[in-house]
Amino acid sequence: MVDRRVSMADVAERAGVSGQTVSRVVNGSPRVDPDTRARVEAAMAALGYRPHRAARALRTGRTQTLGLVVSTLASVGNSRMLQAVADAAASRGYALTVVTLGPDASVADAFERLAEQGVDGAIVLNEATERLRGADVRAAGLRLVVVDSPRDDRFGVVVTDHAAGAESAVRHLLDMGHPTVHHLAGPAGSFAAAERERGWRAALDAAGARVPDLVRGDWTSASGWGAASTLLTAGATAVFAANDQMALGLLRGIAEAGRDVPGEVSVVGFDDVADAADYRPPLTTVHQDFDALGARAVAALVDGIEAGAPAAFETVPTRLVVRASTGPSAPAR
Amino acid sequence: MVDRRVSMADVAERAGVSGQTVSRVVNGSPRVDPDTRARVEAAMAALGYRPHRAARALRTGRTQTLGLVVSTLASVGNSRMLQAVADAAASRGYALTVVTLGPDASVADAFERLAEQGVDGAIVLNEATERLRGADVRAAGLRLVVVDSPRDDRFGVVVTDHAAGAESAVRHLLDMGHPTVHHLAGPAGSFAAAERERGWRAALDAAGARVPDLVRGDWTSASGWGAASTLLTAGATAVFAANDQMALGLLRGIAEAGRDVPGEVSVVGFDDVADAADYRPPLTTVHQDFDALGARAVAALVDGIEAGAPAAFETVPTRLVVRASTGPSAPAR
DNA sequence: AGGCGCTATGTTAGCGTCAACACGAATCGG
DNA sequence: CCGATTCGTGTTGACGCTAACATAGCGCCT
Repeated sequence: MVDRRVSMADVAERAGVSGQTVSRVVNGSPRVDPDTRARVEAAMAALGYRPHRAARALRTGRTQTLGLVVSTLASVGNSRMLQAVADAAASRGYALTVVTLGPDASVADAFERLAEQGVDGAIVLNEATERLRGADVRAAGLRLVVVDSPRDDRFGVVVTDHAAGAESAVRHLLDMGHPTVHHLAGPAGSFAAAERERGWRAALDAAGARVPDLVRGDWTSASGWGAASTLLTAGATAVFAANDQMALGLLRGIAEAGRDVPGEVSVVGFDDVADAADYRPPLTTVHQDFDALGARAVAALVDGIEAGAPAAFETVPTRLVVRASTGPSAPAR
Repeated sequence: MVDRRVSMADVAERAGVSGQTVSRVVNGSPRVDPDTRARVEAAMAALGYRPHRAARALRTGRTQTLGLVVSTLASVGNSRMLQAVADAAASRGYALTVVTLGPDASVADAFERLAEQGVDGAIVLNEATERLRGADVRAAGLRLVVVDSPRDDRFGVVVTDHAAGAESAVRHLLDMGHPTVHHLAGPAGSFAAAERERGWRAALDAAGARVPDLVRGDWTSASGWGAASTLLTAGATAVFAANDQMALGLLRGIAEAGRDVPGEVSVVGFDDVADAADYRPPLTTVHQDFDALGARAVAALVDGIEAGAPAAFETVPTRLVVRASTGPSAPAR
């Protein structure tokens, strides 16, 4: 702030009304004479008046600010979510404060920071939810919506339908004649990883296919690359990777082993990040609608705040995007 | 907030002191008796007291909140920056509010939102700076640090040394015997793109190499893929791509044209995103230190806010990471 | 005509915090 | 041993805003 900021009193004086009337105009109260309203609005424009959120927050106890707790933004999915949440919050008139969790920082800590800042509610993203304890939630007294977490009536939950997405991926592979589908799973403890794994198993069971041992990665492309040799020696002809980045590493590992994709091995990813269409070969993957997910999470939170709506549970569907990394099962060579 | 929040007065009563003394303890004033301080701290702990930032902001005019203006989080670089900035801000005791700019939204608009929210200062990321007008800055009366923008004394500027990074990439290629190096540039209007292009030209000139026509992309892998055929028909044996994502697309395009990397064509990227090591082949690229960049930006901003430090200009160096996408120039075939 | 209800506006008070000042007690220099 | 300084603490008021209540003017019913 460079100079003295313009307050309601300044506007009131210029418009020849009381501060309270200015307040009513600002907040869109219907009980204001159109003429008066016009006069006040003119005064606001002339003076460049901006309401002072801190003062309003002090008086009303509401900050019109949402918090977002996220473990890391290194994963492309999380960044996309953040953007979706930021946009949705802005369009609802809320500011967004971001808190990242170091690998060691506790969720309780993040809640403390948010509670102190006085956010009206918070959204917690996937990996962070795994470190969430009921006690933390209660302690902070925050209204919460968590994304990609098991259903829990203490707070709103919005999830992508990971299992259905995984099933569609595995079925696609099975339909192409592969005897079974191997799985490059996400880290233990991740809800999204567990759900995708569940979908994989379900699709295999439904088709009566053998369920091979799975290999576990940590979402990074490096871990995908590291898993390639294990998968290949296990004789995999089709692999469902739990995210695109691991699929990318896997693609490299398979190529380095001299095998062709999709000629000898088919690969499917999950997320449909922007780059996936330019992997080599372009990746068949399960498209996740991050924008819808973010919008739903914000909507659930804001409805809870403004209308006291009860904690909701919502599911966002996925869609299989077939590109060039999958093909019919090759005859044994 | 579930129940009545604990205020300073509550703590004061329990500790048997005045509110002002509690305030002094909270703010670390030296004029407090150690015994009293201990008593107050015990009371705060017992009551679970948290200062109310809105009230403090109202009184002091400072919110301990920083704003971040970013055009999009779709690019991996921006996400990394956001994380770096969030962490740096948190460690300095500031909250971070994120505002994204739609492709059409004006920067002035974002500033309005931030000014209303009362942030103490704001950081503006790269692409967003290109839409920044002096008038906007003045109008908002915000203290500003911009990242990756031309030097400007009206606000702090922190930049990666794009030109030097680009030069090191081009020199690496030239040293391997390539007669010249083609450039897959970023979009016109981007400061980072312009600087990388400048470095590319400078390295070519210094070596007396011919400066071929450049091809322009838009940072996406899709645009990199689209540029492949043009580059190949121009006879390129070495290409410096302005970022990793475009390099990824280019790699696919080259492979689809039946050419080998690095056997026939060498490719260098810029950014060193996490996935680059698992591109096929692993990408030689210019490493950008996003964490340092974010930390410097926050430091410059906070120093300005707290100590009235003048607008600084800082440069963060890069480092060439040689992997497998570059090799000696092949004899004409 | 009196009174009722409605509308448009004003008045009062206080949200939690901290700057400025006030004040008594301890400490110190001469 | 007294005035001046320092130290630890308390009192007061205001930051900008809005909830709650108060008031004045109007039309309309009985």
